[in-house]
Amino acid sequence: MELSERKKKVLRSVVDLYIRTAEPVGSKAITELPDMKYSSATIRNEMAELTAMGYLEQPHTSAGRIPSASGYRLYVDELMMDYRLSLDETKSINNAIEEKMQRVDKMVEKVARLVSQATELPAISAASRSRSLSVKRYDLILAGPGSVIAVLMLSNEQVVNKLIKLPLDASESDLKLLSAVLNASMTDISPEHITAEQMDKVMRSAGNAASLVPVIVDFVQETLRQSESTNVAVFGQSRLLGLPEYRDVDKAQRVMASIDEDALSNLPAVMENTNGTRVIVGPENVSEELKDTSVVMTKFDIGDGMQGMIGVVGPTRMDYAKVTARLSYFAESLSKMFAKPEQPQLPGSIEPEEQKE
Amino acid sequence: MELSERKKKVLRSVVDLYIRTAEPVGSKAITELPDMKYSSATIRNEMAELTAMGYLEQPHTSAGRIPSASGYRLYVDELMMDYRLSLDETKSINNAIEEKMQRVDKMVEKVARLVSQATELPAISAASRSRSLSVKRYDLILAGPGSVIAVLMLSNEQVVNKLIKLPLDASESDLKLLSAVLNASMTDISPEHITAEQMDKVMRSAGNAASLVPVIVDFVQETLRQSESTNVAVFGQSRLLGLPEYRDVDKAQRVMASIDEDALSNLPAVMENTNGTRVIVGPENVSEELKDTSVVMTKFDIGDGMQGMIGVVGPTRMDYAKVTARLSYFAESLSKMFAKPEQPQLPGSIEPEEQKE
DNA sequence: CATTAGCACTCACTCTTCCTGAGTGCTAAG
DNA sequence: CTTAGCACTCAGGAAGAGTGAGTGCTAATG
Repeated sequence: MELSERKKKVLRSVVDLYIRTAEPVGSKAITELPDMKYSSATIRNEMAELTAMGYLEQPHTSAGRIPSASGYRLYVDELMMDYRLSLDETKSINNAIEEKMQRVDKMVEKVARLVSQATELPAISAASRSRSLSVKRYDLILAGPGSVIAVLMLSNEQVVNKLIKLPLDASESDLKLLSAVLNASMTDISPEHITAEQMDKVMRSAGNAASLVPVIVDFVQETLRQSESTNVAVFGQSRLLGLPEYRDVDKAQRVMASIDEDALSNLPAVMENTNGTRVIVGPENVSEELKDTSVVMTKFDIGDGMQGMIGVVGPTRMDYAKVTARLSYFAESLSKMFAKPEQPQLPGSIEPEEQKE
Repeated sequence: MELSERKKKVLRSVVDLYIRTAEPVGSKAITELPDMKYSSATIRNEMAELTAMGYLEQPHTSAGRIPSASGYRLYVDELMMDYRLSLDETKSINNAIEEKMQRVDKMVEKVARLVSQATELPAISAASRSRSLSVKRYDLILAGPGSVIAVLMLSNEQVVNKLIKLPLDASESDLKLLSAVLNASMTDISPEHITAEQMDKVMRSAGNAASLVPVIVDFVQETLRQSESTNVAVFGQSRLLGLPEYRDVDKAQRVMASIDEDALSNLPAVMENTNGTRVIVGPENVSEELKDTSVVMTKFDIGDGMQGMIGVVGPTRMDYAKVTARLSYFAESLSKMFAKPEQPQLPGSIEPEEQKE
């Protein structure tokens, strides 16, 4: 059933007020809103109907109303006013990103921190690879007696390396041979598919440097597995405690513990099926502990098949408009930053000016 | 003034009981302890004196006593019974470490998590380099047209790399020349001391690949700066909320925020001047927010001039004996793990069995 | 017929008061 | 020096009363 305009307006007002005050909203409070030309009695009637329809709830008979889960849902989906980020806000987000993102590997933590600061809520940030990787190119460097540096370029242009120390006496040319063999037969396959025979073959062709092969294969598998695994960081949990709904320490603890344990492992999975910014209102959460806690999250591209996620955890009564706006802006800015051409690994360290000469 | 044996015993009992119960300890409770052959009146007299001496405090006239800061200090320094880790405990710590430490770069986070689990308190973990680094060796790999991989071996045997993409047409031999020049003139110096003249000289000798030089120098500086910076992780903050002293949400929030912000930047500094396991009792903390929160921390060696720190934050009434014991054991095990020969970078991935052939 | 004023009713919260009991300090006896 | 005994203190819980924000319903109004 479609709601009348007036009901929508009342519902929106209730949610807005409740978000601000964290107190049940009475009919009088609504009347006092600018742009509300009805008496408290009328509002009471409307509120009674909205309650019957399941959009509002009454903590007890003589209290005001608070939004129910479906009330929030409706609010988020249809009623919420667009929150326009002020210039200041966009600026400070951009500055923060510019300033702090020198290195990608610490990105996750830093983003968590920044998002938490921007939303004044605990933030979760994660990065993971979505498509599978393979090795594109092998190089071996003789770094000293018994010391070899293996350098792998992955299919996403990321480069990783490992120092291998073995009691072996391989020469430069041995290594050249081995890397040629590796490049010929071990590229572009996913590491699980490396068979014993293949390894045998490579080892036979490798001559003096054969003992390196298992170490390298190990390293490859480890690396690919690692970069497929998701990296998660949480920051700003203490902000929860500033909110009235978490004065109940037990609740706060459950939620925080849940963020620590649960979210770290589950959220990335949820992320898979998500696109754009998504709001999970209280009881829509799978996890029992989060039933009265909402989550807003959004994805962004890191480039090279990697995806990032930022999310915020807060009370069902959170300022969805503001939070989603800031989060989306964050995600957008990050995506843009990573899309900057020619900076596959260490954005910020190759500047155009340096290409002089 | 030296305390009588009996006073020491009473003080120890008060601290022990208070640690267990979080309630002010009355004379009767002490009498009921095994091995306590005095009446409550005697104990009361002793407690009155200990209070006068400043080792105990009375929250109000008709309550039992709680240890004062100097009481804790004395306890930690002299009275505390050695806590013997059970075999189970050492085992589970070792298992945890074995299992989870495949990669050093994620070590900090994982350690924080493990320590938090082992102590049931929020844990902080940090790693930083204590002595300064330089580059020991440069290698340049031609990875395609306009694509060069720079591989640096640092003085601590760590290897880092960077993919550089520039519109340049350098040949293998150009790169060989450049790396020779770099190895000849840019090794073993700290990166701040690279002068403009030096760079000029290198660039002049570098021929076609000259445009790479500034990028590489930049990368070097960035890398060395980065690995000097400290990496910190916090885990398990929610555990604080389980403790009765943090039922006061405001206090909990202040402490947690302080851990987030403050500790992250300050603790590494404190670490510098520390050796072994150190206990900071409540008011000894510099930070105002932590005045009634204790910190136990200890350092360990990661090898190659790197140092790690693990610390635990908890109420002044924490089980110092147990916590210090577990923390020390952790630190010891980690030190040992990193001291394993021949595994400078990725412990766990080179196993002796792989050295067959 | 939608809106509003008015009124009786409900009920969470706060404040006050009272009571209980754990714990104390002191004194006097062992 | 140690201990039994006693009067005293005081935090914390329980019970009760008062307050006021908010409700639903009814009847009057434009």
